[in-house]
Amino acid sequence: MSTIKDVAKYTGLSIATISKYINGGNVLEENRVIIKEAIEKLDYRRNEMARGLKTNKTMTIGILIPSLENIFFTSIVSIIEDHLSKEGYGTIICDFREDADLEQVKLEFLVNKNIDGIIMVSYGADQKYIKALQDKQVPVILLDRMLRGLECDCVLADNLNASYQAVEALITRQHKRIGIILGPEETYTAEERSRGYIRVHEDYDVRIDNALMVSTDYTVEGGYKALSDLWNKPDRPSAVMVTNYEMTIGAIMAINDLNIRVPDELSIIGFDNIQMSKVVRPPLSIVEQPMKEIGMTAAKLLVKRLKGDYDSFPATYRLKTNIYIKESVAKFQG
Amino acid sequence: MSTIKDVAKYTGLSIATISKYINGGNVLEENRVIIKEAIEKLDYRRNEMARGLKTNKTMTIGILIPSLENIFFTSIVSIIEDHLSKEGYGTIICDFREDADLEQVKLEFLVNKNIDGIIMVSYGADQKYIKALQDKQVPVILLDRMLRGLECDCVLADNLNASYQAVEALITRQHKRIGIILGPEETYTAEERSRGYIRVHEDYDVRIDNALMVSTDYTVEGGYKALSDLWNKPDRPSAVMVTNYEMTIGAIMAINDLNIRVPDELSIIGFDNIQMSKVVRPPLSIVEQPMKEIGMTAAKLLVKRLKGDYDSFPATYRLKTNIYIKESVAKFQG
DNA sequence: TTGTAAGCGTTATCAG
DNA sequence: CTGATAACGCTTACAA
Repeated sequence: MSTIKDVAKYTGLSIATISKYINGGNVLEENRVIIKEAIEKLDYRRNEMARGLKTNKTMTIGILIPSLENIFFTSIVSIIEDHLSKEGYGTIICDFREDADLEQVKLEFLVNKNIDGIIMVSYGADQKYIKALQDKQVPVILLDRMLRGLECDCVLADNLNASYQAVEALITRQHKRIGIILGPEETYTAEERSRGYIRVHEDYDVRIDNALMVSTDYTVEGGYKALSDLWNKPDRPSAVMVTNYEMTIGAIMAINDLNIRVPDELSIIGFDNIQMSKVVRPPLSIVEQPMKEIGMTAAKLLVKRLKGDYDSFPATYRLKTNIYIKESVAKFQG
Repeated sequence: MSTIKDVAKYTGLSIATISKYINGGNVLEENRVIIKEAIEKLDYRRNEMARGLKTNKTMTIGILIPSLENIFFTSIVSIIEDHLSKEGYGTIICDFREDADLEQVKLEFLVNKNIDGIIMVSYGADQKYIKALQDKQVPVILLDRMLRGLECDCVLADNLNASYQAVEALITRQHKRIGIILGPEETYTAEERSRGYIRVHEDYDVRIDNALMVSTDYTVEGGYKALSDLWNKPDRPSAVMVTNYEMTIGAIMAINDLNIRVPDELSIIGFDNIQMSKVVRPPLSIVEQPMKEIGMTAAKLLVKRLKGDYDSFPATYRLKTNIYIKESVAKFQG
């Protein structure tokens, strides 16, 4: 691999001129031609490390998500990666296996890689750390959940109205006892989805039975157990909404194992994977988060910040979800 | 952020000594203590770019896969990422959206990032490019599929025996007309899986009807159409095996839409996602590739190569698959 | 064991 | 518009 020096030698020009050409400075048309030819002939490529050392930029963005096996996050990451690479940025993607301690470790790992910016889903409480990044002018975009008491750009779904609409669809079909399977209580998303559930009950003046709101972790196993528990209550619900994809899978497994007839015995609305709705029978009703839009918004916002545009900081984008009601939901037959 | 120079100043030692300490050289115990304290106090972190410029190492590995939305690949990547980060390597993950042209683009992108090594799934024909990398002493590990005529380390599943065993399970249950839904003909994995299908037919002396071997692309839509086509043949199969996850999803959707009764009318064996087997009814039989093992093997092999150990190059690891026969498969009722 | 000094390939300043 | 030159922070002979 050749260097600027080689190109300079080959063309008879100076290193400085070549550098200028590369960075889009003013160079005589005559010389432009020669340089271009030399660069191609010598297969010159800029050494990103030397450049980074000088400019203090790595052209690398960190992406930190809870799990690489979660299609919700990887779909978003896929969009982000695509957009950023078009802008010339590389992405270092890390997952922290849903482990808040590991989150901290990986975050430091990324910071040590001198990333120019970061897009992350945060579980943990390393607010000082994030603040330190911001102070160093490293833009941080929070994904999927906000962090209480931290001024930070954030892109997420409108979780509250997502569960509001889903539960509303159930209520307008005469369901009075509606179960909801939520994520961990301290989680931002779980809290929001829970608030939507409560609010729509209030708006329609339907009494809430707290026993029907069950919190578990956002896992397949959690969903399985939660649905089983709901079903085994003496006064079981006639409909249930599940608030993430993994738990939806678990809930369906439980429904299969318990031989629950959907929607006759139980109406169900799942989350996030529209494909799933056609794989199971009857077709599953789904709340879908706008992953493409979330990814695109986050990527664009980050690039904006990277360019130094801190207009309306901190910005929060709360994107609307879609809901698809299929045959897994039926009118309540008193 | 402080530099070695700062630490040197603070401790009264020289830059070289500090560097030696950092890189595990011999330093007086007395000085070790002072340096350690200074590093902590000043929050010194090594500048990876300066180091890279000098050593010509970035401590960064490129990972190139067809899609970040494909759980088969992301599961493997997750394992790789975890292992490599423990070894101090960062990973730049790119997907090429199943587009051979984009594959080339992203590959160049990664190379321009001066990666120390690469783990990739290749669709395209950029053999010269890969060869060029190898010549530059940048180790390349091929994942999931080999490239004909290229000497390269490779980690993949034993595709041939995977389909052999699956089809064998069908044949021993008296099925004579067995459909197989394959990926694109020119694909390495599709070819291998096709060979397994043929070989087991030969071994059991069952006649092959070429019309039952359908090639499509590895997509949900492809799987949907392929199963529909098989079903609509005048002489339809009594069993079918699907050779990747996406097509399995599509096939199940088709089965639902066509109201095919499984396993009475059609036995089916799917691929890759063991979870799926419990989500659909009846429980789906599955061939499962050892993703964790594939990821771990690839990561370890890469690290070995990075350390300069080119023992038994090029190495091919062909890992065994598992098969789970569930109620979606029944004995053929003539 | 420790220090000195020469680069690694770029960018950026300043003079020509 | 072009060129000489000084950094950027680190590693690494080589010398002390």
